[in-house]
Amino acid sequence: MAHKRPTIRDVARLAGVSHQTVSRLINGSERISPETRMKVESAIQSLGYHPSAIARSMSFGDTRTFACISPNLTDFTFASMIEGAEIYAREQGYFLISATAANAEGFRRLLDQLVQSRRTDGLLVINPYADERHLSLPKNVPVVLMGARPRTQGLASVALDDVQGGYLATRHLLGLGHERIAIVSGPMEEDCVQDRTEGHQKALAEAGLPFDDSLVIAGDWSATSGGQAAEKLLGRRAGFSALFAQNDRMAVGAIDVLQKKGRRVPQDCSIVGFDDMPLASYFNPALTTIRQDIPAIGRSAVRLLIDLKEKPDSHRQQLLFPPELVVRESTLECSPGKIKK
Amino acid sequence: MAHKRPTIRDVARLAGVSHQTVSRLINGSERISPETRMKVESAIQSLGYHPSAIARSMSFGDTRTFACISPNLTDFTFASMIEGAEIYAREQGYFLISATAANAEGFRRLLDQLVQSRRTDGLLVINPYADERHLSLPKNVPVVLMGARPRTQGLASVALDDVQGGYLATRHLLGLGHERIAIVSGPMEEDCVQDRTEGHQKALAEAGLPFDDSLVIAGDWSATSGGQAAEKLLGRRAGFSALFAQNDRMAVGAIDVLQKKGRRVPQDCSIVGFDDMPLASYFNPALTTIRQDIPAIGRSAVRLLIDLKEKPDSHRQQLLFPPELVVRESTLECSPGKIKK
DNA sequence: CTGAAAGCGCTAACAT
DNA sequence: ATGTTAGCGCTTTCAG
Repeated sequence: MAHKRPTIRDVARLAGVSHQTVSRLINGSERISPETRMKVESAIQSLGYHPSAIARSMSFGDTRTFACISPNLTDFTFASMIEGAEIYAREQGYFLISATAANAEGFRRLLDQLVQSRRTDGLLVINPYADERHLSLPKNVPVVLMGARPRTQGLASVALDDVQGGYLATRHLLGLGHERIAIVSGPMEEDCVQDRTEGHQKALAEAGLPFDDSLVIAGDWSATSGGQAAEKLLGRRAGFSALFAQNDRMAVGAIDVLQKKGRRVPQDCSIVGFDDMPLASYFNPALTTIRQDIPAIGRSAVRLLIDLKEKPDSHRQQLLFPPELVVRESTLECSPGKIKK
Repeated sequence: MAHKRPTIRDVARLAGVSHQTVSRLINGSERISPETRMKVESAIQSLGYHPSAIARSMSFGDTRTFACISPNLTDFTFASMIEGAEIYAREQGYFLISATAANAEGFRRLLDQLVQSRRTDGLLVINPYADERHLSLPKNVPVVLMGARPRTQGLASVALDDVQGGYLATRHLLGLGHERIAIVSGPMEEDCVQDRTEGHQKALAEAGLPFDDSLVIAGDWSATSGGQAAEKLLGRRAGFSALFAQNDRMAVGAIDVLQKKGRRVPQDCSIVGFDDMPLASYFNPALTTIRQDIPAIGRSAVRLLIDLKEKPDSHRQQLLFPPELVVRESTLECSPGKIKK
């Protein structure tokens, strides 16, 4: 029943040519006579022959597959980046093996299994943490970081301009007359959090306003943590008329708590999110946020990776994409005197 | 600079043994003397040797990689299923190549490149469409469908019990006293849409209520389409006090339009969604919905796939997971006389 | 317990 | 334009 798969030699035998001729045909050589071509093609058809990808990899010495390691696949930002990467990669003739690594240990094991074993030709990393994982990245294989600007030099990367994103968010709030602006940040260890906060500070400084530590609380990106942060902020009675949440989920969580505590959004407190996630406009109020072209980051990362694979010694570029402010309903002009404690 | 990667023979030479001994060690054979083991292991260390995955595939005849084809990676349901599949697969020693196919043509090409080429040992398909793609599925390779119950027999699958899901949604509404229940369905061609609708009808029938065609409108799963459907429904003046949207996004879109048209939710119209997507509880009102354990579907699908790979002739199981009703704020008892046209 | 030879399916280099 | 030979890095016989 389950016959062995036909090989190039079976085809050759049936067509009455050498296996080499079949190989040439498969690889699109021009130097084949029309009649031979016909014979071979019909032999391929009748045998249902398909070239073995592993055997070709074996000969060519590459796999035309890239690995992509990320913390998870469900976070919309990650999923979107990976989707962009995958589609572009395939257009360029590459497949993507995506895997999740919850911690540094899992990350290292993946590196071994996927990269050192030469199962893949290159590596895409979505790794927001500026931790030791950077150090364990393989040096002998092309690597591109996605979604965060590495602090390390000599590492190719594609990311959003987070500094600019934070800057845009805060400047928008400033423009509306807000002066006491709270921040719900992501985990401080993450590169992009530092950048977004830096952008915020930059806007503040430009406006001649002080940066108040007591107005910033770190969340973990989840809506729940956004709510908790809002609660703490309220508890501190530091007084703020606006809040910049470093992602939309936390913004939504914060809005929820604020409203439950009797603050109207945006009348009593303006909110800016980050990401422009799906359905951001369906929340109540519709979210003002910072939009990023996430699939473009993925595409661009694969482009860089292919370039690096083909020219291993080329310069490690660090690309930054521009963010964009999307104004909806969660921000409003600051009404003086409205800053509740 | 870029030295050639060391092979098993380099290790053997350095350790002063045959390459065969090295192979045995790698593959965890017991029959190796402790001292030989030491020598080889230190040779591996000092050379930085890593076995070549492709060469092993070449010899073993399998790749320990599965393919996963889905319409996209960003839909939360898909992403979550794939994540569940990926994590479990890796626990079992398999990798996942995930790829998106927008249409039947792309699907077929992927099949060739990923499956027929033996780049992968098996195939996971998230394909909601009961179209010709089913027919083009390879027969000589293990395949498991995820997320939809195929109409075809002899095809392994893991899915939510959509009939039961639709039944639960409608019975909940019925229990609240609603008798005129509108439906915003997904595209009618999709298997799960037919099932969810069937469950709805079943609940109606049980309650002795008629099924009214004019109360059902198909969307395309997007929030926008949910809004449009609500608008049409309103336009028909068919009168309904409750609405069952076959996914949460459409529910959110419908709520938005309903509210803009002056209908209060849930006071004037109760809404049940489907999926329990992230943040479903943060909408206004918090969504009553049908929850499914999506990662479990992914895990289970991989389990089936591995079984099928190891025992190709085993029975093609079709697994169904039970849905669960999550009651939040978007549903309320029907106030008699409130059914506006 | 270890080694030598053959082969997985293909391509590259060199014939013819 | 087509055939022959060797080899990619590993595992699986089968000998010793």
